[in-house]
Amino acid sequence: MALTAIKGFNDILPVEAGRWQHIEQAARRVFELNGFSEIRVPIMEKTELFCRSIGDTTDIVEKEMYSFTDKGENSVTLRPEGTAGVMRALIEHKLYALDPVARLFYLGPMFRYERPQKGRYRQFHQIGAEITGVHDPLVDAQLLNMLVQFFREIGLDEPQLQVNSLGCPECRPAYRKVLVCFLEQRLEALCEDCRRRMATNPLRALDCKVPGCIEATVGAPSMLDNLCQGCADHFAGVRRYLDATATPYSVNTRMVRGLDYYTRTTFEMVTGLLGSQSAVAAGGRYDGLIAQLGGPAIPGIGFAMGVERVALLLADQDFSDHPELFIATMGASERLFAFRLMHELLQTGVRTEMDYEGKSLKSQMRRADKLGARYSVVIGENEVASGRAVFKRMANGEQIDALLTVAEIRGFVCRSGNDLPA
RNA sequence: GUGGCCAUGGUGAAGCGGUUAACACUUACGACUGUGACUCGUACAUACGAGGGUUCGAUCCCCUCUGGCCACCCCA
Repeated sequence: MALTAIKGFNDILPVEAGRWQHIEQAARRVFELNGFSEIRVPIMEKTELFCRSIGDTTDIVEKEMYSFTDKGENSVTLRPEGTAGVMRALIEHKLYALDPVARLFYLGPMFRYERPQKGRYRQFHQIGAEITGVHDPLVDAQLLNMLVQFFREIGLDEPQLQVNSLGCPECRPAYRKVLVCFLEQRLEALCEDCRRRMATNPLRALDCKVPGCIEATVGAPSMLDNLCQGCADHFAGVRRYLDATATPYSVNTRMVRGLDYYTRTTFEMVTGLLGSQSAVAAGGRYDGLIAQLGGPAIPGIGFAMGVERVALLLADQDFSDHPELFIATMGASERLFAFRLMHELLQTGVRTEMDYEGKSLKSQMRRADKLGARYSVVIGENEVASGRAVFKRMANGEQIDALLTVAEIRGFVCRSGNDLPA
């Protein structure tokens, strides 16, 4: 293979693209229904933006960023996630002044230098949504409901919603101390990674997959029991709103997020079908982020979902499109007639195909079948002369005698199930 | 960054020291000279990821490289 794509960078081939469009269209529909507007931000930002938002000591910043120095000696980075850029844009354009409640969604490629794996690639795609300016837990619940609605819309009920609260700068440090104290008493039982995590991010020990660690942390103190009054009330509010809409969810007190900016509510849509990449969508509140980036002290909450992962869950479904009509021709002399008919049908939105290369009738019919055309028609001398033809419904062989006019053809093509433009 | 597994045509794959490199799908054409699907026929890998080595001989054994997959770390 002489020239191939870069490791971890994938082509979305036509067979996949239909699936992707289905996902993107569903997201647009559901998000816009919920009052969100699209925002498009650059895929590259100053490196500093990500260091300051995601956190200097996170894995993403420490080892996964595509960073380089451009010709003007600036350190720039291909975005590893979407929230930072969107918040930068919000602040830069003072969108919060336009409307104190900003509801934004975005979609596009993200880049992380990791070893590729099932559902994980170096260039991957996220669809995300953010709400800024509202503290009330009502918006947490609306955002979650929107996410659940999205999955229902694309026909997936499998990913389950899990929620948790990570507390705030008030209560998290205290909880951290309590947890470290608990873990220190069981140091021997913990794996090497967890011992290392004690210093950096002890909460991760709760998320460890090593059996010994799972056992050792069974009775570990929970963040939820150590929330300050404000955070506890907020989390209770989120649950109350979710319950009010009968939204199915479970509380996972061991859920940990990888980005530093999360506060209070965090959540994931989890599936068991993608190996170790169980999170199909995830997010949380980031009440301190906007101020941290130099903006006003307004709160925010958002999520991102991995398009590749969603597409993987949909992999058994067919989203290909089929022509309504295939026009076969007997000989060269009928092709002009057929071409004009196809053109007229195309002008009115009827998906029509014909043979391009003067193949045999058998070949043309085979092609009509392969393309999944709903109807076929053979145009020969007689048809051209009489202006009538026998249309064949491919699914059952039914014959329909009809005039070779756009109006007549549209008459039965439209009646047979598809919605065509008027 | 670490570990395991794997690399044969457009695809899925058999072959495991000497073969015309099986079979299936796909594709093309035909059997039906104005009709697809089913069936049948014909065609389609100077070639087994790349480079070395062992051998009379290597797709099959060894080494290196490259690539892929999966898992860990971490994450959408």
